[in-house]
Amino acid sequence: MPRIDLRQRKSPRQARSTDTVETILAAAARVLERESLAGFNTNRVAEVAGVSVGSLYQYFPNKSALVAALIDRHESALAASIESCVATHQDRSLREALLALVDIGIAQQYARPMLAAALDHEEARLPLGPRLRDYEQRIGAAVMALLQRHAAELAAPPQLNDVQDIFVIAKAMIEADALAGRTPSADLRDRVARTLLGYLTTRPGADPRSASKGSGA
Amino acid sequence: MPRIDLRQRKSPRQARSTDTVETILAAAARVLERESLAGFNTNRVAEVAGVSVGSLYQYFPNKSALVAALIDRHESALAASIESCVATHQDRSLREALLALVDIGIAQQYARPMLAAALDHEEARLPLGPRLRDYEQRIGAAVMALLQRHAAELAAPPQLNDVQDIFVIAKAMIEADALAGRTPSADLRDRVARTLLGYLTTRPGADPRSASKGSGA
DNA sequence: AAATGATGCGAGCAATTGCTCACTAATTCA
DNA sequence: TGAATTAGTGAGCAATTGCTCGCATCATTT
Repeated sequence: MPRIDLRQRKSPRQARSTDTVETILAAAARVLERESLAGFNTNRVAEVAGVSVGSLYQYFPNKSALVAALIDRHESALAASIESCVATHQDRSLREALLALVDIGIAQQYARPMLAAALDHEEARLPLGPRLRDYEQRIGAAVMALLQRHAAELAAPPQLNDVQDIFVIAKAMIEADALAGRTPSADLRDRVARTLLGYLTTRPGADPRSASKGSGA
Repeated sequence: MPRIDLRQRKSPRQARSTDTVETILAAAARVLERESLAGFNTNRVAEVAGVSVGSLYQYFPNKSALVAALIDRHESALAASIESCVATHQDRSLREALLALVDIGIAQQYARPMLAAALDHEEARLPLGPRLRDYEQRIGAAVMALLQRHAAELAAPPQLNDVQDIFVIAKAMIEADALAGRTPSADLRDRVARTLLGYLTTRPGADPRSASKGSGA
């Protein structure tokens, strides 16, 4: 398995080659979401794209690079969305901002659930370059800024840990719903936001509120 | 890809064949956790097990059946642990019971993180039989019973939805930590438990608590 | 128009992988 | 003991897959 180099092999100079690259990436996404990783191979991608394998290998040094390119686009779009969202909701409440962030995640996952899940999984397995680190860092910074603006409402000063947890929790809940049923359940965003708020505003270590009316143990 | 039948091909009658099956499964687990899914093939499993491929195919009709068997064991053990835990903690507080459940998850994930993650992923992709549904149902029932015992402390009557969410949240948080660093971070269990409690005890739709003592925004 | 380079092609090689089958070895039964 | 059953073997087939390479076609520049 000589899969190491994830860089693009060469940049398209003419218009038609740009189209080719685009077509290939689109086909790669389709194959990945339809056949999952098992059926994802370069021959098939080329066939679906209506392009020869040779053309594919002119722009991508190997199969992994193809997936890496998809991940790069996906993550880049996500980072941009999140940054924009945090900026837009500067004056809104924490809850409103969180809801908006959750909506972004929902949109990304529900648009192409299988694709998103597949990319997600590959992201963990691939030796992703510094580009991805950069996206993650941008996302982390944006969310951190949001938390710091609302530090007063938080149970503890925001940590890097918190940002990661928030991300993991939201992603998992959304992905579970998206993969389970097609119809976006109406209360998903509320459930996620409620969980995140609970996480952020509950004091660590102690019972958050020991039953206002029910009998105490 | 003729992979459909996940049943065992034949049951071992003599003692030595039981050993063989055991050896094969152990090898399968090792290969799966070391080489991930990419390097997981029957020839390699047989080689690692010190057994010929032919022997392997006497007990497992195809590659998927091997993975299915591993998942079955994993899930069976988990269901048993959870049922036992819920029964043991009948008289404890909700928080204590949740912490105990989280500990079970941590133990399972941290024991062999890569293996657990790989099985997790395959579980979603494989056409798992009714056995798995049964385990899931047992787990769901146990957790539901726990929630109902503490219904008074909950923000809303426990739903099936809640059980699934709890599961997803805990699994994602633990898996993220387990895959990130080897050392089990000391506060993982508290973070997870806090999140779950927040989820369960926060009223849907409204701000959970707008800063009790700290200066208001 | 000719030259130069960019783009596209696809047969097919080398390697891998899932799995079979004809066979031998061990165990149990009569 | 010898037959019958169970267990184990491994060469190798058929299919797949990642990828290369020699060549044709198109675009741009001179």
